[in-house]
Order: sequence, then C-alpha cells, then structure tokens
Amino acid sequence: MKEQPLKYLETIEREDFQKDLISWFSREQRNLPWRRDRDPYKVWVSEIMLQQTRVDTVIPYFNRFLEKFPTLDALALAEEDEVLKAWEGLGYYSRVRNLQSAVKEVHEQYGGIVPDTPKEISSLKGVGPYTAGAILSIAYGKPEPAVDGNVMRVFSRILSIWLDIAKPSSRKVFEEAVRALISKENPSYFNQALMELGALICTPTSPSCLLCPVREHCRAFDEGVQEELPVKSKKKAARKLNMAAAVIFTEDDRVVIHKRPGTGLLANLWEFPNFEVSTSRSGRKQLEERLEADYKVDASLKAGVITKIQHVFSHIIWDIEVYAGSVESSALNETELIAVTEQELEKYAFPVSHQKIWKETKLIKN
DNA sequence: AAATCGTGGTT
DNA sequence: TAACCAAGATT
Repeated sequence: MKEQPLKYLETIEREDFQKDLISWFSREQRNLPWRRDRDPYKVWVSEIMLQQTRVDTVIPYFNRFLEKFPTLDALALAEEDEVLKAWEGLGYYSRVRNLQSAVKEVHEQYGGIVPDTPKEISSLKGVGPYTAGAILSIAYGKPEPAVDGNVMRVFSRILSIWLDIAKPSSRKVFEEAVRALISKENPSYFNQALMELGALICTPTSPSCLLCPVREHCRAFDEGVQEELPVKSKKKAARKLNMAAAVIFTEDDRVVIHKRPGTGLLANLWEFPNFEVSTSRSGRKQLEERLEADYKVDASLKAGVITKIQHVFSHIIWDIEVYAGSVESSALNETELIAVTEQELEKYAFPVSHQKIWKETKLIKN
C-alpha cells in the first residue's frame, strides 16, 4: 500500500481558500519593481533573477538591468560581455547567458513576442517548469502551476505532505495540488500569493501562523506540526580546493587577465590567472610553472603571499593564495592572456572572488 | 537521481 | 560559527 501524499486535497474548501489567499495578497503584497506592469519580458527577467536569490538582492540588479536593456530586443542585440557585466555579483551566471540566448530565439523566431503556450515557452533555454508557469500565469493569466520552494513549503503544511521536497520527483505532486486548487479567475494572484505567503508568513523557521490568512485551511497548523514541515534532506558539504592566483603587471602598468571557458563554473567571466595548487610546494613556483605550461608566458612573481582569500560556493570552497608579479607585455602576444589598464578593468565581469583579489591587492599596493 | 552552478543574509 | 537558506535549470 502506497501512502497518499495528497490525501487531504479533497478536504480543502477551494473557493474559500482562493478568496482568503487572493484577498490577503491584494492587501499585503509588497511594492516590487517587477510588479508595475505585466510586460512578459520584465516578468521573465525578474523570474530568472529571483531563482535561488533573495528579493532584496535582486531589486537593484533588476532596476539597473532594465535601464540598460529596456526591451527584449535591446537584450537580444546586446554584447554578451555587457550582459554578464550587468549580472556581475548575482551568481549562477549561466542564468543570464541562457536568458540572452532564449531572448535571441524569441527575437528571431517569434517576432520579439514571448510565446504564451507551455510547450513553446518551456522550450526556451533556462525556462524550466517553475519559470514557465510563472510567466504564463503572471504575464498571460494562464492557470498553470508555478511551483518553487515557497509553494512546496506552503502546501506541505496546508496539506500535511511529508514528501522530501529536496527530491526532484516531489515537485510534480505539488503541481498536481496547485492544478486542483488554482483560481481560474486570477491565476496570477493565486501563484504570486502562495510565494508571497511563503516569503512573509509561512517562513521556513518560526512561521507566523497567527497572522496567516489561510490558517483555517492548514492541516499542519491544525495538528501543531507546522515547524516539522516541510521535510527536506540536507545536501553534502562543499569540498575545499587550494588555489593560487597571480596579479601580474606589465611594464606600462597594465594588469593581466584571462577569460574563463564558455562552459562550467563562472563561464565566460574574467579572472586573474589562477590554478589549483598542492599545499606541499611553493604556490609561487607552481603558478610560474603553470603560466609557462598553459599560456606560454614567462612571468616572474614576488616571493611573499600578498593576501589569502576564501570564497565559498555552493559545492566548492576556494582557498586562494594571491601573489604579485610582472611580465613583459610583448610576452602576452598570441596567448589567452590580455593586459588592460586599471580603468578598463571596470568593464569586465569578474566573479566576486576575483573582485576580492583585486581589492586586497590595491589596498596593499597603495 | 544526484551534481553542478554563486552569492549574501540569517540563525 | 557552521549550517542553512533564497521566486531553479541543466546535465
């Protein structure tokens, strides 16, 4: 016998639930820049930025991004380096490369109009099940589920669903719940209200049940188990990597940088030359060897470590020793390394770890 | 299914 | 402070 995760679904008074939820959202929703209109392009940009990212972090990025790329066509025609620069510091950079790729597709294949069918919109790069549902419901008023972490948390409590929400297979169960309960009159507010509720009231720890507009519909509150839900397995710890980075100046006081590969971690961002190193030997020696082996560049580095920087990713921790050095600018010809002025550095998108490297180097240099 | 892919804020 | 968390998608 299989446990029925949606055994309480039939007990929800659908019309009452919708009304309580939507009227609360109508009263209490935050005034956010992407809620000023329903422009599918703006909704799209906001949804991509908000993936795994807090509202307060996104707001200034969203405003700057829309200033720089006000329309879908403007983004489609922009240079990728400029787009990455606008994303600098937001993280998960493949989001914005996929976004621009998809926007180009809409520009060329759909006449610049974001498609409004699940099949077409889901085929766009970077648009998964959540984002497809969010755009379809918020921009086009279609009754499609948009199941994110908030929605899984809210419904795990309301319907007392004890599935592990960290498992990919769980999402479809929550989508089924949303399909059964979503308002056909206002799917946009219904979906947004679930997320707003998760963000403001039905929080991961210490949910404010006494302020909750749908408390009377909540099975977990009824049973006093709201703090036990949702069930979420933990992911394994990040692994540490020892790195060494070199801030290398040319005789005319330019700085040597390198563009990362187009796939993988921090794809297409710029960086100071750096390598994984062994702790058993001098980081300086290993750097010089790798600069020669990988880039055919004969640079000379100073002996001491300038500074140590730690940078934590989701799945990796970089411990970086930073060295300074110099090179003849003519030695960089025909290599993957380029030398730019300090002023020009500002135009290149760097990961935060390398922003730290430059900041610390400048502090010590001056 | 489990890893990969960033960063900053909170507990 | 280490762990956890935040409007996920891709491989």
